[in-house]
Amino acid sequence: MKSYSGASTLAIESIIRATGARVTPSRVQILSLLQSEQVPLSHGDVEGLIRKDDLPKIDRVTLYRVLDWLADIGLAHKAANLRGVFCFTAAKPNIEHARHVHFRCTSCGGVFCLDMPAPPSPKLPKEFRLTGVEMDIRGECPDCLYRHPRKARDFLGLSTSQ
Amino acid sequence: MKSYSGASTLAIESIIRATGARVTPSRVQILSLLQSEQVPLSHGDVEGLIRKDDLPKIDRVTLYRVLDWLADIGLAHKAANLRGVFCFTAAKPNIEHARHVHFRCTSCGGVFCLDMPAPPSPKLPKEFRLTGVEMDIRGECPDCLYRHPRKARDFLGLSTSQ
DNA sequence: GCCATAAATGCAACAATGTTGCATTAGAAA
DNA sequence: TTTCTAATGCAACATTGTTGCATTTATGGC
Repeated sequence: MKSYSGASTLAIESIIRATGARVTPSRVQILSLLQSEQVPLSHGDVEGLIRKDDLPKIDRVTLYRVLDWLADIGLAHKAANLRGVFCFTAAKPNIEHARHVHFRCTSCGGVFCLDMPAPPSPKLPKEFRLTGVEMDIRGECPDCLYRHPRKARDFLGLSTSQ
Repeated sequence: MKSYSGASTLAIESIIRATGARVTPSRVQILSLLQSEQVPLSHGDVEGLIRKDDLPKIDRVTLYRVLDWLADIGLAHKAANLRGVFCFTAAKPNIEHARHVHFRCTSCGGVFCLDMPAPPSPKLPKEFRLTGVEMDIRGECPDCLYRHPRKARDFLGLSTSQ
């Protein structure tokens, strides 16, 4: 059974306890896992890691519920990847985490966090309330790049951006 | 039966013909619809509009295939919204279209196109190939704003950004 | 430590979205 | 018109996510 490099189990437990909710094995397990990984994980990714690392099994529904709960209370971020599947990332207690730049591969759907600051927020019109700014760069990652042919988007002078 | 304000049917047909593919009623219908709307449409949205406007029915699978085909050849953009559902927007023949800013409501999942230019592309590390830059602003739209309470994200000094 | 209670879980069934295989239809080139 | 095959329609399936409800368990009070 793998042990995770991030915060200790005790630290994880106290984070959960601080939310006022009950400290359960599922929540500790899942939050530890999210914190120990650096990339956004889908429900399937988490299931896979639990199986691979021989951790105590967690019911499919519980997994969904814990992930959504983490996102609800702000301990994780939830966002759909380019395939339309929700992925979760452990929130870090500093503001900067939410303000970096993502590279999203349009072929494999992979997300890479680039260590560059996000641009400043522009002024919002009307009555919109801003909670975050995210910059996504689209393209192909090295893995996909070398095996995919270019698409013929030039018959009408269309944009090559997606 | 509603007639659409955008390009004429003849113009739509010639666009499709120019791709080398066959001009079929489904393709004309769907591309007209995408071009006449200003917001990204999901599969369900398109189905709903077809029903509402009493247009000739199109099979569910054909609709998926035509939408994906439009995205594949570059006549439409495909992107998952905050609910993880794919939405399609007609591509416009000028580059600027792909470079504006989106506001995504974290409550209702709605997408609003803000008429402000996207920031310049940062330099990419390694062997990534860039095809587009997108700036997403997260928050709540006016509709959702007045009816949702604030979330308590402050028990640990966490970021309020999503 | 034990009990009571409500929160959290597990299970089954369902819902929404998207995909595949294959027989049939129809666009368009000759 | 005829022919060829791209495109369609249908059925069945796959994946991702949700709901209802009975059971289990974390936790506060004794």
